[in-house]
Amino acid sequence: MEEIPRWLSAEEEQAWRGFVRMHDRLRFRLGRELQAESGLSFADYAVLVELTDVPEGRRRFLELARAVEWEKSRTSHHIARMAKRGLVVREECPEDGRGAFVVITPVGRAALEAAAPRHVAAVRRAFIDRLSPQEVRVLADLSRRVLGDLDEQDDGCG
Amino acid sequence: MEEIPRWLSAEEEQAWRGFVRMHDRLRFRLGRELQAESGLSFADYAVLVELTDVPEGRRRFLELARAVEWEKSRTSHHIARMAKRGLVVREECPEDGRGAFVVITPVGRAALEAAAPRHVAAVRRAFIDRLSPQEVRVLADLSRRVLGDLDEQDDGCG
DNA sequence: ATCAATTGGTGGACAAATCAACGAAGAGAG
DNA sequence: CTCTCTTCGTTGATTTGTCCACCAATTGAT
Repeated sequence: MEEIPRWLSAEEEQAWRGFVRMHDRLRFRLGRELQAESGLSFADYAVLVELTDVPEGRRRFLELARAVEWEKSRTSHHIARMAKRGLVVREECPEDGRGAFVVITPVGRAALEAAAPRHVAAVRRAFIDRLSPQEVRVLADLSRRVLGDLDEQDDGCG
Repeated sequence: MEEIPRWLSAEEEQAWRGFVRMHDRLRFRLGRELQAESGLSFADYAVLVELTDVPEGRRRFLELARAVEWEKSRTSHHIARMAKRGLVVREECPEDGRGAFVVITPVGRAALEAAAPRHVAAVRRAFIDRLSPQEVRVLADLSRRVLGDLDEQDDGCG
């Protein structure tokens, strides 16, 4: 029972607020570039990546939702919008009558392939190439660990 | 003129995607806790912090917008909502007829003071205390540098 | 003094995210 | 078989964010 709050030290505060702020800025800038150059949002890009990562570009709905870590409702709305634009299609699932697949279309695949090189270059320019190899390693390690801990806590409380 | 895209190495990719994913997870979890315990959103919290950081809790509108790094339109809408809840008030600016101040109210101050200790504790629990001192240092440094570079680039292109 | 150009801020229309309620199909118990 | 419980996914209402046009005050030029 700790009554007294342990505030953050100056460096801890810089780490936390800097982290959040850096994220917001990068997301803003990279999202804007992506949109301008390829007509895809960050969210579209994430979905297409998850679909191309998998055989035939086809995935069950909730599996996809877990992959991008969105709530099912958000996923449903977003997939509906992407389907309207022809980037993906829904397909029924024979062995489970309530289920659905999401499948990437040739248009979707082409959009992703067109977007990817410039997007990756932008990620390098704004972020990765600004980091030393050691910093990259530290960040990779630390994010893996923190995410793992969050998973555990969620399991414990679910 | 580099024609061939330089893809990310496995570790670079883990650093980038882990970074984004870690941010989203932390934001989700901490935002939810904050909301549940204090009735404040992440955005509310950020505004209140910027206001308490300054004498009399009073700031010019666009100055506040720059501080939280939001577009003026978003700021305007958000402040309007916060004003409706009594967390802040607008005040006219005597020496510039179009200007406005945003001022934190006692209610807003109380809300922030109530929220802060638990929020900071949550930030520690989920993030800061999971990091070694060295990792904190690396993250603080790197975010400062990346943000600085982004500022420069924005200036250059503005 | 007047007239453009800039700055500070608002407001509405639209897009996207969250929340909560729902329906339809499967799974398990009796 | 039928009844309940869970899972899969959709839908509509509400909140939040973005885009863009706009007004009013200020500045600067002549």
